[in-house]
Amino acid sequence: MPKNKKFECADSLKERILSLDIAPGSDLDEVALCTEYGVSRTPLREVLHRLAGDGYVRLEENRGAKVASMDIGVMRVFFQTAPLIYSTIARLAAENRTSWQIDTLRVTQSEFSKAARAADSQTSSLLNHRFHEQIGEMAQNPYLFASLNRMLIDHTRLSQTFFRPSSASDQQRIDKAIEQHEAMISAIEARESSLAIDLTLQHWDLSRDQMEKYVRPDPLPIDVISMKDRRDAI
Amino acid sequence: MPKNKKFECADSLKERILSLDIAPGSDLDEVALCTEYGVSRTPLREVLHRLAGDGYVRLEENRGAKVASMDIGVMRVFFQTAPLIYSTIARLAAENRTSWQIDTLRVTQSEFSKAARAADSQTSSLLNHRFHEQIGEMAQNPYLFASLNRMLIDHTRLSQTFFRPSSASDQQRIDKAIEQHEAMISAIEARESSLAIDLTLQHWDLSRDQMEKYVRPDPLPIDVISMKDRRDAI
DNA sequence: ATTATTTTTTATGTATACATATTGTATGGA
DNA sequence: TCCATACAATATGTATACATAAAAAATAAT
Repeated sequence: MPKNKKFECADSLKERILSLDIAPGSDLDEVALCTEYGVSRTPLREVLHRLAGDGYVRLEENRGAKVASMDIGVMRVFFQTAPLIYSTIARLAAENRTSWQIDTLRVTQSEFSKAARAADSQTSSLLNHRFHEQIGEMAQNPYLFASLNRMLIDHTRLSQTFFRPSSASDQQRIDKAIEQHEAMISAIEARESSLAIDLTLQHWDLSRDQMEKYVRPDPLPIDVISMKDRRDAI
Repeated sequence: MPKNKKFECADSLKERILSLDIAPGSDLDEVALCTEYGVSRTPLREVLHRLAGDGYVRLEENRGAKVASMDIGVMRVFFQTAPLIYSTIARLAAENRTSWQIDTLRVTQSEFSKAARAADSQTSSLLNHRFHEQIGEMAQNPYLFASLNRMLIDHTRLSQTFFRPSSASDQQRIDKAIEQHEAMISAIEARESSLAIDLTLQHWDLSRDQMEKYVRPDPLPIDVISMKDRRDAI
């Protein structure tokens, strides 16, 4: 039981990075994290080295660990690469999934839809992450799984706004995502590769549109006339 | 200078894993490695955790680090996935390479061809690894780069026999690989994506044929008659 | 006032000692 | 002989102390 402190620490750090609780590029203070998680620096540093290998953080010589950044250059590559990885993973998942994995995925989806409908954006986002990670496991392909996991790190961080509905259309979008997940499960279970790919790409389109709005939001209103009116009114 | 002991250790371990000097699946004794590299267990364990994240080793709770295995199930996936990753990387490399990276690649290729012609199989293999890793860096795609690196771990281990010529045709094969590398550099430099992809796939075919021979070698001769003769002769 | 240099502080890197878990061996019983 | 249990040996996991490098602060010099 006390062994799990280390894994707990690693999992917590991952979650905090994925949910932008710790900002991209920010420093990780070893002693602060140690006191927080109740472990000494030795195991904590081992966790950080592991997370570095997994792409969550970057280690710099003599200046500690920093959360993986999300610069604009990588973003471009992200949008370019995601369809390839996601669709390939979807196809392989449909081909290789076991029935036990389908059950596990359904459990995750159930928790996900509950959190998403309750507008619990943090939980929704992490469960969405787990959902796609589990599809990745179904693909049984360690090479592409490595790509997928790195994509999901950035995807989950970029889609933080996705599950935070601020309008009726936002809620509609979330409901659509839930439905797409259900359809994906069915397609994978039925081993219908091409359907799974189609659904995956539709799911990606939905997510991408929302992310693009986040990255490039509507410009602030420049309503010169009304501003003038307002000034005159004062 | 003394700082580098840790990196030296990490690099050495990677090389020994890639060259099958440490067998897939075998245990890594921490104290043995510590005395060998002249570091204490703390930094060594940090290295092992990093290598675990990079896919070189697998860590098991309370039973240390083991070199990543190469079971038959993964092999199938390896042959299935390699063309996709390699060709995609080649295309992106042709699109995104800098002239400085071309120069670096030429240096590697020069060292590689020298070692390969000298039948220095260990060095050839590692320089071949670096050659393809550098093409991966040119692609400027961290997501696919993660896949590529994991592919290269297994590819380098599987192609150990490639650079160990035991016949004239073997030497011919090595010469062909060297020529293909040169052609790939030219194609990438000229930003000719489709040519780079073609050459990459040809290079893959050459390598694959050799690997398949290694994985599934010619069966041992069952020469019943001669064995009978021999027994009669005694 | 500003810059350069020294001192102080803080944080990271490493070694060692101790705690805990696993593995191997030996002893006792059936 | 076989199996189970207990004990010893070995290896892994963690905490702490010390060493070293970066960052910050203070002092000196122009």
